[in-house]
Amino acid sequence: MPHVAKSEETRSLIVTTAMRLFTENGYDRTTMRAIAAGAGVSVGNAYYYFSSKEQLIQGFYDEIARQHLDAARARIDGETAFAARLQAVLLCWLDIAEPYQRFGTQFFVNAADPESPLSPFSDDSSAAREASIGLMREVVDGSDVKLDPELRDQLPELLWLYQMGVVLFWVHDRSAGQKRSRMLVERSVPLLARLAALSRLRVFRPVSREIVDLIRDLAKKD
Amino acid sequence: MPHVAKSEETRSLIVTTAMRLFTENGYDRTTMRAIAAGAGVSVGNAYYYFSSKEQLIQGFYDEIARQHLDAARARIDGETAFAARLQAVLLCWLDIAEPYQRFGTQFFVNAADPESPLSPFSDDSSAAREASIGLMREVVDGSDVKLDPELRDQLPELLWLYQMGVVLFWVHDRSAGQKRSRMLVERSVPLLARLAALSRLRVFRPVSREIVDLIRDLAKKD
DNA sequence: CGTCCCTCTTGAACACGTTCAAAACGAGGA
DNA sequence: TCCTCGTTTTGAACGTGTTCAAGAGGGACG
Repeated sequence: MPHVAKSEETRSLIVTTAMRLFTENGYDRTTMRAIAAGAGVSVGNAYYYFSSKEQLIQGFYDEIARQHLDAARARIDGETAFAARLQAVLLCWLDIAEPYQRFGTQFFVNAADPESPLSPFSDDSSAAREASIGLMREVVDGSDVKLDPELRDQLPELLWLYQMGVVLFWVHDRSAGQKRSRMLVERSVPLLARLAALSRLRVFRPVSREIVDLIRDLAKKD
Repeated sequence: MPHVAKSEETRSLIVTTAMRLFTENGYDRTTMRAIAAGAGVSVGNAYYYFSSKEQLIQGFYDEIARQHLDAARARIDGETAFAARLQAVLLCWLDIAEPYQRFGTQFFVNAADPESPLSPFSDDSSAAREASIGLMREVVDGSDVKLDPELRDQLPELLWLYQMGVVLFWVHDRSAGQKRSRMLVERSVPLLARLAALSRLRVFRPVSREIVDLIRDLAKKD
């Protein structure tokens, strides 16, 4: 098993250089030639490790997700209120992602392509997606919220979708410090929590049931 | 005022050729050189009329929107049930957009870029956006639905956002004839209608109010 | 040492979107 | 007819992401 260490070193040197240049100059203005030159390798070598420029940010995406998972777990530890837990998780994401919004935008645009392996719905992203949904499950299960059991099963996936919506808003958010995204979270989370509570009311039951069924059917063969 | 007719002719020849090639081979696999050759002009000439390849689809986008407006108005004429009107408008969009889903995907990916003039939130798209929101206003006003007056004001904009969500789903929908998108519409529209009806209940009032306020605040300076 | 083989590396070459200086065109006047 | 000037058209050239045939490096085995 030769050169494994060396190989890993080259790979990480390339991705590190790429991330530095992306944050410095933006995604579009950073060329593959500049990345290769900065890392002291040839263009072809970069392509030996990463199948495309887009692919270079996959590792970065994973890094953000990993950081978020850790930080979010620490933040919700001990907290039992559902709304507080959910809000902490989302604000935590905004904190961590803030430095990268400039080129993150370009990244998330690429991710919007259904054919791209970077799409949050793609097979290649399933590991990261499962981890995020798992975090939402922790948010629900670690809280004292009372829910229709059917809804409880689907809720983590729904919350993940909600998070994707927040990210979509964030991508378009040009306010200082992403104030608007924070406002969206701070005010929509309590709303969601109240809706979840209301869902246990008699009048609301059939609607709640249908939502759960619809989501389940849409998720089939996906 | 010389050559105006000739100029317009060249312009439309280019866009027509582009649309034909896009639908035949997809957006990515259609080169600017092929478009120019197909239209019998030089590459530079295409760029004289359209500032970029992306820009070529703006006209196409407008065309779909115009078709949808006309067809949707015809379909909701005489119908007074809110859910039926809304559903008709959305299914109508799916019908009209169906032939273009293959390259439409690429288009909507470009549109997801907040910097792009093709973004549905951009200034360049404001005319089309206003028209779409106006259609949703017709959906509401022409129906016999009873609503909190505050909600009634915001509802068209909310419904437009909902439509954008449906489009986002449609872009990722790989089922035959976009069956899944149709299912989403057919089952989520009645849900929305029931929620709107429920919103008049006492318990629901404060939640409904807060949603309206949140949307209004988020829309500020946008 | 020589030979094979697999991993890693190279950089020229390709295809594409885009730009631009120059040319062609055509109407209106001298 | 010839000149002028704005509009339209050209195609070579540039910078980009990506590919690929060729080579370098180094361990395993005879």
